[in-house]
Amino acid sequence: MENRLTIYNTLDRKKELFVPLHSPFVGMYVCGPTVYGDAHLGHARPAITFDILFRTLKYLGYKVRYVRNITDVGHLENDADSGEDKIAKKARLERLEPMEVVQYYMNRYHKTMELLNVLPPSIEPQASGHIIEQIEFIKRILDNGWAYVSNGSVYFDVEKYNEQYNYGKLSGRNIDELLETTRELDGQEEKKNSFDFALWKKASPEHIMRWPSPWSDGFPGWHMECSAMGTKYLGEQFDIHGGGMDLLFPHHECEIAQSVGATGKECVRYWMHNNMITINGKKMGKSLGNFITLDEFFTGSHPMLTQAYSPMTIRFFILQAHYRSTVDFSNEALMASEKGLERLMEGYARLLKLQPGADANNNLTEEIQRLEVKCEEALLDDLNTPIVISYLFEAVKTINSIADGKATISAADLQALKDMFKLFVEDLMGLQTQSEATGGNYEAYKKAIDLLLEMRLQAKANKDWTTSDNIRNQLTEFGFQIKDTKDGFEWNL
RNA sequence: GGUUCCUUGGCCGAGUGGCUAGGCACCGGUCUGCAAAACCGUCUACGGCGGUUCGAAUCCGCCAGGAACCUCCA
Repeated sequence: MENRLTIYNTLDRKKELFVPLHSPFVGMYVCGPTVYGDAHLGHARPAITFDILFRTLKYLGYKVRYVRNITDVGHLENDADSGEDKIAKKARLERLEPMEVVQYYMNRYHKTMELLNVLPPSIEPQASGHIIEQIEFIKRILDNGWAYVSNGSVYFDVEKYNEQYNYGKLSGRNIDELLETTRELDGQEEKKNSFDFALWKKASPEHIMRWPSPWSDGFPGWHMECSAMGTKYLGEQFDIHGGGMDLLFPHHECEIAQSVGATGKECVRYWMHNNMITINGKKMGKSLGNFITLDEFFTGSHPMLTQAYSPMTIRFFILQAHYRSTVDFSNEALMASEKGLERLMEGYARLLKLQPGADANNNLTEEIQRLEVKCEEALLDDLNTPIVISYLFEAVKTINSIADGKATISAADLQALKDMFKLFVEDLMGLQTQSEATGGNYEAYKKAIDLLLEMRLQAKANKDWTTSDNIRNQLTEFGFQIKDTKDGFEWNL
């Protein structure tokens, strides 16, 4: 296996050639959602970013096991180590069983991801289904002396750990700073130091989600699930761990400490972090309450939205920025993406209908090869999807000029161009054509529209403008867009 | 306050020492029964000040503005 992918590793803050631990196998873990509400635009970023990585790794021939967890326990409402479990709170408010809340939002999350054409991960473990593994993991850390029990809870001893290892190596922090800057929180008296984090938390009497353990009836700390489940499914050391930049500290830092504490080894070779989506320059997030859910985007049902945006528009919008840059939401930007995507996909549709012509004396063969190489280079250069897209637009220009009769294309070149679009647009960028997005009954429906437009063409030939405009206006009203071409018509919904 | 990062044309957004990315919008033209699309053309920017260099949007310093993290967050 030839290693050709370069990725930016947060650990040393530079791009590195990706070399798997056990080629051709690649283990990849990404922090998934906490299922206590609908997914918002921010959640689409890591899902799509690491979907591109998943697709790229498979394209390169690796055998990828992609684990993306569902957090359904252990996330606390207010303070790090006290307060009410988010799932339990929601359950109390809606008078539901906690697992009912989890199932409901998990189903909705899956539906949304499917609409965004995000491939399902290989394994999607739930934290609540891995309590035993988490308890065993905590035991190992305790046995190795990196944690202590206090009043039924177990805390990681950061100061002791830091004497031998480096707590803060991922986030670039050091514990002296942390001592000065960590806020005083409730329940801190149980801990030796304010920066110690909970591995296991004793449940207060009103806490519903609880499990027995050697230390107390309680629940695992938030950072525990990823360590335990990552280790279970990918081994003590695996290749890639991804997630949002906001998880860098403390979550991922704690994961490193936990795995070193339990196994003596660092769990992850390459840490990857996607940047945030902002709204009015501020991070879109649950806590700020400034989020717009993906469903709201799809239906346009949010006061800040001037229209609905299709799942593919959202996907394209995200892919038009590099994953390590912030990207600012605005209707203007989204509308520009919508138009751009339309241009790209119409170009693709035209390409599929193109007829080969004389092998003209143009340099199409070299041009197509060049674009293909450039697209691949950009993708393998730390997933530079905006550059991939820019080359695809160059190809669209070529397609349009052929469709316009300004150039001809040989059968071999046409096939090469079709293969290139199939590979980059569909397989790697995961942008769906209309027939895919609309599903099975598309063919019959397509024929019906075609028939109508054939009739309009007849009317036009007879200079019956009333009939032809009538058909066009009616279809437009139903949401279709009709375009006349040199020798016929094009349409889309 | 600490740490890290960012500032590109009307808007979005790549690039990171020399070779006008790309998309959207605008304007002009070709085509067209009309409209749309397509095609051709126009607009050509890198927060400010200094430094390094033959050459800087790209490297260094200072200043200004903004963000993320330091508390749950994708």
